[in-house]
Amino acid sequence: MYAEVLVQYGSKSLDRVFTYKIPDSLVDRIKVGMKVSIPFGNQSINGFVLNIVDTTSLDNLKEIKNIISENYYLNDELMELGKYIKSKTLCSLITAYQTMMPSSLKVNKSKEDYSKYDVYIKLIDDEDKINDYIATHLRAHAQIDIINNLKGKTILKSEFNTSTVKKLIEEGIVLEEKQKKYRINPTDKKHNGVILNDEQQAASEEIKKHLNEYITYLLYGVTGSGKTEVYMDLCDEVIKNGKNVIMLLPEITLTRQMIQRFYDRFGRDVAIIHSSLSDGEKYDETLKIINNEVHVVVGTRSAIFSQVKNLGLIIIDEEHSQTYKQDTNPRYHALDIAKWRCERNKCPLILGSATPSLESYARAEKGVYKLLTLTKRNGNATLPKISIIDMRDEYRKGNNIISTDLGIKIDNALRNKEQVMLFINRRGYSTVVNCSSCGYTYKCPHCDITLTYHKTTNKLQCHYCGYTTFKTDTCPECHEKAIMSYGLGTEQVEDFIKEQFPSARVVRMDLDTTSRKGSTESIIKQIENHEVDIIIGTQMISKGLDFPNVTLVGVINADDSLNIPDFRSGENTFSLISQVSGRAGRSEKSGEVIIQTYNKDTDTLKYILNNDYIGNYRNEMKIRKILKYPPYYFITSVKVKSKNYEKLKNEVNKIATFIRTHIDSNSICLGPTTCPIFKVNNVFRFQIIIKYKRDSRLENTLRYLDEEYALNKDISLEIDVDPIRI
DNA sequence: AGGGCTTCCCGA
DNA sequence: CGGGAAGCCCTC
Repeated sequence: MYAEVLVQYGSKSLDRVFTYKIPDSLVDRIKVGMKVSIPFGNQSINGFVLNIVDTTSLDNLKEIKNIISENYYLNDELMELGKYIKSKTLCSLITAYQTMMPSSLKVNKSKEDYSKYDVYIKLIDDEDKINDYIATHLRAHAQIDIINNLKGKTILKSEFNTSTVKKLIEEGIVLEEKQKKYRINPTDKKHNGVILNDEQQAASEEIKKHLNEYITYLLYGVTGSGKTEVYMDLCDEVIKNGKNVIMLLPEITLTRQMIQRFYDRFGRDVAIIHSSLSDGEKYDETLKIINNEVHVVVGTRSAIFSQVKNLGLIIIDEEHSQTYKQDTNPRYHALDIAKWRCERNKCPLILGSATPSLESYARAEKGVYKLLTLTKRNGNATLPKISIIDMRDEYRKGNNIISTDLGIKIDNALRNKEQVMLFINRRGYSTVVNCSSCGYTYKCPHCDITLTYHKTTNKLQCHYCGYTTFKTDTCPECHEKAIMSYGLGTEQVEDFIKEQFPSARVVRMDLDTTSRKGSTESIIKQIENHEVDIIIGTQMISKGLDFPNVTLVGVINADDSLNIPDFRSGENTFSLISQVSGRAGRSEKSGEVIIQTYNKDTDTLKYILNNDYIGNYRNEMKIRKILKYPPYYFITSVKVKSKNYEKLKNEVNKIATFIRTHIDSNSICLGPTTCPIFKVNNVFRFQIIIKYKRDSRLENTLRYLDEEYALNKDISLEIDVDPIRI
């Protein structure tokens, strides 16, 4: 018997199998999907069994040394899925499989067991020996105490004095017993669910009728309409049918409330998977899943690869969220993976959102997805009142951070003991620092971007490569004392608010205040307990959070998001502001949203003002059709990168020409153009965009180029099929 | 990916 | 002539 093995390295040049002889001792145990230790060249590395075959034409084969983990290996479904990921994203096969495995169990890791154990102690099963021991050690009171304590019981070792226990173990009177212990223990199940309203009931019933079919549902429900109740009702039904559920959320730290709701409803039946778990925690949760100890997996993007048996339903909440697309290799989209798995398992896929992606809504309109709608907010809550403020007028009045109106509203909310959220999608104090005398602007020496001033650390920082430098009082060029800063960030808003509302308790929530483990949690608790009155944050405050006492939301500068040079900026702004708005007035108290902008007449803002998702959808679709963007056309982006500008310029033209001559005639190849940020970390970047409806040659062309440049040290290619931004 | 073998260049 | 860097090739 022979095994065809992929080696642990993800390099393109090793993207093929190597055949090894399976020694007799392993023949009965080895399985496809297992990690093995193999000799390779003159070293010993790990490999991954792709196939097991009876014969081979090769001779002089080496033997597999041993199996690394017999309890954890990929099943048939995931083995097949890996091949799909490779074909879709052009990554190497081993990279696809590595992506599916939790970090502690990846192919290049050799440790087998990450379990945590509690050590218990108990008396030996020999009463005479124990009595003898007591009789001969009458003065050892501490030891005798322990012996008496342990009679008929097994107790945690750590509850006793270490050295006394050690002595008893050495004497053979006490035995140790290891017990596996999970690092995450959900709270107990509290209830069996709530009664659904008519709309929720109708949506749920519709899906329940087709639980054994592959149908994609788009559950389009306004914020606060109770999509989660529908999800949980369906989970319940699927579990009753003996099947399991995967539910994806955009970011888990911010959806703690959601996870608690699942714990309350399903208790120990839930496993969670996300990147901020420790390796040990991920290991434990993975084991719960593969051992079939849970029926529901709740997690972020990577949870889509959970090895659940009997998959009966996948739910993707906030389906429009860009976090479902991985922005490093392999650039997969969790939605594609979900479709693949649901089709294979003949089960439904639910996409939930208050602002579906254009692609999804268009598919629902075409009948590719089945549309289900929730229009009512839960309980008595109503949608917030939205108004737009023209900051050009305010600027003339001398207000460039908070308009008069927003200031008054904040003041009112504070008086009423209500909470306020202020949204500003840039961290730091100011985004541009320059000299008003000579025009010198602080830029990153490694990237084509201005440095952001951070007042807390008094440093200038590049948000792309992390470069930092101290801010000087005088201009480094002309030495005038004329350094000015522009562009609002969260820190400056925080400063301003603290000055204007000195009695208010203010918290800032952005990457800088939440990067320490646990800090996000603690901020959320402060908000929940109403220990803060005003929350200032970046888009991380826009998602999923549910604070009933927030009645006012201010969008400080809507233009930040609108002005991003990407064809999706209108769509993204709409969903971003809708999401933030959805934070206001989630309970009996009505909510209000104030949007400040310098571009009052933008279409997107008009639709936001009227809460008109469909209007915005139609408007965007018109533009997409004219400009041949998704969902009318697919796009693939090819980024070409190099530290050597001359070589790059030359090569990128050759690549574009090659693509043009090797794709179907009705496909469109644009570029090369420089990327919006031309240089990052001293690497120059060009981009080629391919637009197509269906192209029989494109995949092979890209694969060829990818392999051609895999060995090139100067030039690197980054191919992104269906990029999330260009 | 990473190690070994070959080649090539430069100082002495 | 020798050492060390750079390039190339191979791994079942």
